[in-house]
Amino acid sequence: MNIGDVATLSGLPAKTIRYYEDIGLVKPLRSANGYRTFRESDAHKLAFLGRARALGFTIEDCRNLLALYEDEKRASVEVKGIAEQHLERIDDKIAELEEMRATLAHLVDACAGDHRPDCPILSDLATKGRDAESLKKSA
Amino acid sequence: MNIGDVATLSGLPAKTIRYYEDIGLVKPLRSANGYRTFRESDAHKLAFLGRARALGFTIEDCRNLLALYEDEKRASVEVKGIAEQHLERIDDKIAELEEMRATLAHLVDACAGDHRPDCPILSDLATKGRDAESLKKSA
DNA sequence: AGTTGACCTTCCAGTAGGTGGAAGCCTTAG
DNA sequence: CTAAGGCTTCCACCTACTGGAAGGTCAACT
Repeated sequence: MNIGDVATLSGLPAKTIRYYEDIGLVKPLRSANGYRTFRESDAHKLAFLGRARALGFTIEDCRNLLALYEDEKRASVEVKGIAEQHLERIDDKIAELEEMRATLAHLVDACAGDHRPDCPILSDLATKGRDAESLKKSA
Repeated sequence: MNIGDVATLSGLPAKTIRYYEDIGLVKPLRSANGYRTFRESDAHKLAFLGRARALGFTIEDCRNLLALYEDEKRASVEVKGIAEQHLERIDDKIAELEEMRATLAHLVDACAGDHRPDCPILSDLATKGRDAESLKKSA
């Protein structure tokens, strides 16, 4: 298979596949004309990578998951460990975004959104805890 | 004020402040010894930037917000527009993460996490919709 | 005066995970 | 024989910083 074929099969752009070769995630063969030649197993790996990436695993996670995948004697606890760590990262990220969302939604709601210059969003960005002085005033 | 002072005041690392000067967000003066000299207004801007960044606004958003902030004749609808777009981005991101989270939590839950090699997480990554063939089989 | 230590400067490189584009082969159909 | 499309490499760019090296400056202490 050429790169275009695995790209179609795996759903990954050819550019990304070349990049994955660069960083050692896949090791396709080369045919006489210099083209990359992908085996079934390469296509399989790339699909695996695509799905792991879609779940938000980092490239390093993917490298480890792939190694475990290929290791017949792996212990599932290792896989689970990686997944649990990632789950935690996701939860942290969600929490962070929820907090931003709450603040922002509140500000958007407070803003008239008309032709006038008065804007609670800008006021908030400008003055919130500007210094000890303004803190004292608002307290 | 030297860079260390505004760093303390704004809560931004000195490195970041230099970077912000590089990309034209602040324009501190220079004293005879080559040190950056920050006015009150610069410190103020940096604090503004710090808060906007903490809400997840991109640098480009920040640039625009800062411009609106300094424009006495702005219309609040412009600010609100930027904020609303950002809110939408945040919501999209949260939705994406929630979806990952759901899938991942499900997989983690299904994985024994012991010394044995059997692992639903790897199975899922390896086989989900591998190709038209396997899709047909599982359907 | 000398020295120490905390600041400050610039510049270069690297992070994650690709993406875009240029310049140039290879292959195949018409 | 030529044109289209696929493939190759290489280099640059993206976001938003961060780390580190090499070196100038300043205030305090000896």
